[in-house]
Amino acid sequence: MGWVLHVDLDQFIAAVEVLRRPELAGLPVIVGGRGDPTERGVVATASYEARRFGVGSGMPLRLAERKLRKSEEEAVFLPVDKDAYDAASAEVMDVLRSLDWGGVPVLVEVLGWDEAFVGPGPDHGELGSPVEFAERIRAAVLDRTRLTSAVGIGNNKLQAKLATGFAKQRVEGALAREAGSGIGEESGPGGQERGRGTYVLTDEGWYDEMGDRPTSALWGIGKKTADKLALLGIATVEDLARADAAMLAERIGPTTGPWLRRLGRGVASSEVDATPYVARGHGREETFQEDLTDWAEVEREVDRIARRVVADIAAEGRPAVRVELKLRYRPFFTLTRSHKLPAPTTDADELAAEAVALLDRVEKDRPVRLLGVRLEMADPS
DNA sequence: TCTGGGGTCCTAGGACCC
DNA sequence: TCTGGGGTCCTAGGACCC
Repeated sequence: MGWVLHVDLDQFIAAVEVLRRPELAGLPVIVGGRGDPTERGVVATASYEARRFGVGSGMPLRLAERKLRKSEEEAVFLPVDKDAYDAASAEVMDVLRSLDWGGVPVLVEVLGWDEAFVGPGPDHGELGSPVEFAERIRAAVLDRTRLTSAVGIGNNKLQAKLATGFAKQRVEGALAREAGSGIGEESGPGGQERGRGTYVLTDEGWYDEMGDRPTSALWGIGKKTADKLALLGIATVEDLARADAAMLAERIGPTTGPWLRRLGRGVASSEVDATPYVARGHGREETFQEDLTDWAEVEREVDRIARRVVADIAAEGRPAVRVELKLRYRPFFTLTRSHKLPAPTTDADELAAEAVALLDRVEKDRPVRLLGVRLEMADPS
């Protein structure tokens, strides 16, 4: 049976901010939007200190500000700095790629800024304990980037990913208990004690660990799908595992139904795909601080956003093959319109005109909250 | 307190063709 | 005349994830 590990940095965005501004350590730090809690925007990451006041990701900045007003300490709101996180993330991934397991370099599949799957490279020798290797990963990342992490271990990617979540829960639970009892209050998040930030979830332990949990505990099942499954009498992971395959295919879909059943059984790929990420497309969207009511302004904004996206794809040297416009009306009704181009192009005037032309296919007499433009690119040759 | 931004993949209906 | 079946492309929307 093979092994896959999943590495996930602790509080990645907040941690990067604290590293370059050490005076923020120990303060409630909230990163989101432009860093102005009076603006429209949501929390990207909240430090542990901020979470204590009930602030979490996805929460409107205005609400976070209200909650933290009760805090004794000065809360710090910071803007999202994508370039800084890109750079820190690249460092972490380089550390992971530099590791050997069983005598050969590991394979690393990057999932986002702060996560990756790590698996044994081809033709490896004796692997030894995956728990030992997980500790080596965490030590190397901490040593070379000063960032703490959790590592999940499984027989496949699904199990490893879920295991990381359990590792984090255990660390956070321990920290909360210590804070409550006054022990180790200064140790901060991500205590790197051996074993604490590592968790193992395998085929063998699958049903003991997961069987009674709701289906939404699975990676890939959100609220909507969980509700849909509940209507079919499927509440837990074990229910899902036992469900009739043909019924799931018929009620959920020919691809998604069987996939959900595999999730319930803890079955997933263990193949770590280290091929570099190639984007399908790029887009930008913007929520306006005040809804737009002047249609000429809407057209100007679409033109402006489109040109920024053209610059983004030009940086990759790949032409656009499809233009998509996204529009959100007040109060929160969202729609999209898209158009496949007659021929791939990188021409900014042409692409901006295509995006603006898509506005002809929507209602013009309603206040606009958000505009977005997305360009799908040709496959790289 | 009204609800970000950047992505991916799947589904489903209609057009169109044979 | 009241009418098939399959395949593929295009478009819009839904769901999920970080």
